Amino acid sequence: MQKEKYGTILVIDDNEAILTALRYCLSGTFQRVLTMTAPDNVLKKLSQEEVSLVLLDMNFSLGVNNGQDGLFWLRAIRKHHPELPIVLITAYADVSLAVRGLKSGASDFITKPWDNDELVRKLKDVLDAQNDLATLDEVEAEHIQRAIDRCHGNVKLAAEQLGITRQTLYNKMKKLEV
Amino acid sequence: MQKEKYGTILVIDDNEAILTALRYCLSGTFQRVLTMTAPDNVLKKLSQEEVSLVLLDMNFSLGVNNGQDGLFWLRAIRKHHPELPIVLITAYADVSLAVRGLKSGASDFITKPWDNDELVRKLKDVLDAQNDLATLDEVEAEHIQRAIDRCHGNVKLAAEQLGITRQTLYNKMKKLEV
DNA sequence: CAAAAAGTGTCCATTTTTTAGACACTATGC
DNA sequence: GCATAGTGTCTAAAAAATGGACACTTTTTG
Repeated sequence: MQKEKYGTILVIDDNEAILTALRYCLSGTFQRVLTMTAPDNVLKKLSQEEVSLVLLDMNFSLGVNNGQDGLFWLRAIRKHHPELPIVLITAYADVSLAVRGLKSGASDFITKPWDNDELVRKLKDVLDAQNDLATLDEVEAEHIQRAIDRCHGNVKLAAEQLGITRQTLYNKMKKLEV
Repeated sequence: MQKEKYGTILVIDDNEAILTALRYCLSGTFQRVLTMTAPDNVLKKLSQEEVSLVLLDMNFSLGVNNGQDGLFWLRAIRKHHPELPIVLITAYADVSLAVRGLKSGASDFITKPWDNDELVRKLKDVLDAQNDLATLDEVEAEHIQRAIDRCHGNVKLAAEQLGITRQTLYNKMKKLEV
């Protein structure tokens, strides 16, 4: 099952001119480019359409440009679609906003004006990066490693925090080669 | 086991004046404030000392201020101490650098000049945030959610990718209320 | 310092979960 | 319309997790 093009992208920006520019710029890379001028109905849209990536502008409330709206919708989308990658885009190169966006689960943070080639490359990177899903055992092993690391090797404490018995943790450590 | 102060912080910055300022600013919050003027021996240092947080400057190569050095050391430290939180600090409010830093696992990104109170608050947040560790069931549930989401509800495929049988996935979904 | 407390590593028997395989049924595609 | 793929549910057998126990070592602390 080879992929030729990068599925459907949903672009949300309140500026029609920007949407037009992005539609043009992205149509070469994505099978479909959906656009919305307001994020209000994005959850409905996402339940109807099969979207593989969202490009979300950060500023919608007129005159309020601190990105609160964008952060709100980012979190709302992620809550219902934790696997859907979301790339943020904003006119204001605000480090603090970028940090909060990424901490809230955004895949990347782009500033306007953007370079078309770079934008496409970054979007491709995001989709390429999310390709393989870890096995349950791998996630388990990783988390166990974390727990033991954090408990400075105290197996009993680690087991408690993991919500399993000490013996089970021994078993898993052996089986998962942690 | 109550914590009164926030353990040991290791500050790495090539500017002695900044180290002095930070030592003063952080000594009220941390039990110990260790400092280094170059990151070259940081891994040795970390194997000798029990550090709970690293504050890492991004620019060390004279005249080269793109943060490559900082990113390199960030990744080097995280590779050997995946549980150790690292906060980046830089004189250049560079969004792209912040994005790469966070993607490489930094806990936060601070720009100079900093506000002492805000710095301390952010460092505390980082340490507070990493306090409670998710149980194995929680991580499992989260990852299962991810898998099913990514497989667009195809249970059989999700189970395969998770490395478990379809029936087990049904069991877990019921038990974990996914 | 020595007693108390906490942690280790390894048993056990019992309960729970996972497994492979099967089943009738329902979408989906060619 | 026939084939393929997925669903939801069921077995019996295999595997893993559980609470409890044990002798022993390390850490804390009065």
